Amino acid sequence: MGNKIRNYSQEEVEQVCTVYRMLAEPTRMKIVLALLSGDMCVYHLTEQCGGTQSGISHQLRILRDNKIVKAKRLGQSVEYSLADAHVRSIVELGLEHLHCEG
Amino acid sequence: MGNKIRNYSQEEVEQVCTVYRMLAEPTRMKIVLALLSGDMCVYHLTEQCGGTQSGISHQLRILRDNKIVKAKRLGQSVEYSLADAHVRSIVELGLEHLHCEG
DNA sequence: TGAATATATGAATAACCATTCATAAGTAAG
DNA sequence: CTTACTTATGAATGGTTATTCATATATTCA
Repeated sequence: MGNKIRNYSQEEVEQVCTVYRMLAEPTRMKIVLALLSGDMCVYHLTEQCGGTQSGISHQLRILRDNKIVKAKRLGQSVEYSLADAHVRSIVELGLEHLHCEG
Repeated sequence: MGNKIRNYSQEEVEQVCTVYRMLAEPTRMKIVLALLSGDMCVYHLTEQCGGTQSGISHQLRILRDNKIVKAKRLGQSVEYSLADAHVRSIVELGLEHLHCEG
């Protein structure tokens, strides 16, 4: 009946935490939520999310380093998109959690 | 074709972030992972997760305050459990994300 | 080349927070 | 009541990090 205890290595735990940490800050979450609707360049992300261009850019770098978003240069601008379907499902599940409570 | 942009209020964004922030720290994640296998008292959680009893207890309080876990006193000990099915699915999805990469 | 636009980055600061230590509080048994 | 056991908490501290400012880099166009 009772589930067996599965032991996760310190590394596994930290990897999972990293994904969640990326989504745990409002600025980064806003960026990811915006990208949920479609790819977007930094300029429009800044408009959509508020805050300074520098701040958005710093957070985009962190999201990129952690494989949450991808970047692609298009002329003067750089278009960002969600890295993969996992990120999308994780965020969408978080949003569902929200809807069930409020 | 393109999805419409859905605007989330500052409050909604922070609510979603809060759930993820709870799972973004290794100690709390270990606690939640342990509870995924079944309810457990503080003493056993401390054994299972490592660290000090005080540290575990502090984090349990934060998890309780944010409705991630529930507490129930049983004699001298207090048994903790995951608050609801949403938490369970969110963590499980994070674990899937892990398995697809490593 | 020079100007305009878009993005990235380094440094500094301030706020947040996990952890530890010491101790209190709750419960059970003798 | 006293002891043992379990859990909770307050204060202090050290580490992490988001944000801002100033500036650099990259691209396009005239």
